[in-house]
Amino acid sequence: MPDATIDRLRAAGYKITPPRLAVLQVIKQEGEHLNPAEILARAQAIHPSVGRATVYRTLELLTQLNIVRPIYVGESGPTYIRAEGGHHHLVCSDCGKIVDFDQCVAEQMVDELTERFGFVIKSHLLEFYGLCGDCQGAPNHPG
Amino acid sequence: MPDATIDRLRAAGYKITPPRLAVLQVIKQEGEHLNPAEILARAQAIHPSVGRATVYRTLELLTQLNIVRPIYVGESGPTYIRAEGGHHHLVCSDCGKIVDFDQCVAEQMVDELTERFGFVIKSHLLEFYGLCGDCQGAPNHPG
DNA sequence: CTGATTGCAAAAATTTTGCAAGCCT
DNA sequence: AGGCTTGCAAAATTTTTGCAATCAG
Repeated sequence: MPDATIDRLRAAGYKITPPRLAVLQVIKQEGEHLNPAEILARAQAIHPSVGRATVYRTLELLTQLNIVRPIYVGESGPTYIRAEGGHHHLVCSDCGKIVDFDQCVAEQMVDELTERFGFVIKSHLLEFYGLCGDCQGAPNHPG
Repeated sequence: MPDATIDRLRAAGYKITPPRLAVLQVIKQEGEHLNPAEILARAQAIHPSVGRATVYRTLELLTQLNIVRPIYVGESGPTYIRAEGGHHHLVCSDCGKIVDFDQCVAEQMVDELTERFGFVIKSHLLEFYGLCGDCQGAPNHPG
């Protein structure tokens, strides 16, 4: 999350306020997979008076501006990640473990998709689901 | 969603009940991007007495068995898709339009990731975010 | 039969909203 | 100064839970 994010907010006509800075800082630092409640708690550590509602409103704003993005990875609710660039996760369907990896072949597809669908592509999310080493051979059963 | 899904449920020791069949059928037919409320409504069209709670419980069960998967694509809540195979979406950050596409280079990565991280990979989700043709040049502003 | 599963309604958790006060520009 | 933003608390939504009745195997 470059500091340029602030300029982006300003450029879009939004005011730079302590709550917004706090939320931005939380996502910049902690980065990944935080849900609204966690973001609230950490934002309050920075600026104690921040309220729940403001976190939701800020998250919605940042999502609209394509600065963050909500995703679901088996958690019980939404989790936010930076929207910029790509995200590549390996998610264990059994224990929920998430591993990030770097190499990604998605960029190769951008030009083709742009041409074919007329989308201007800004970022992407690539997730693989399966079983991690620990969970292989240990399926879940009822009872 | 092959009919084999039912065998999978049975094999895992779960009972095959009308509510479960209804939810499975909804996801099999309608397939994509339905939220719990929509799934409930359509399941009730098949088996009128199905209750809200059962849909949630069934969705959780199917998620655990890796038959369906919740995702977030800018909607206000979770949406369910089949977990099998791959899903490839182009999502407009502005209007929320979702376009599915077929070609995907993700399969190429499976072997490498398996070797590197020890995951047995079953499926994947690849989403590109950007602006669709209609939304380009029409950014959102406050006020 | 037996215990998993269901539907209902209440409870809990999560989000959204209304509004006066406060802050950024 | 002007009006976007905020925090609070209440309202609305969405999910989860408790339990007796029911159903699949």
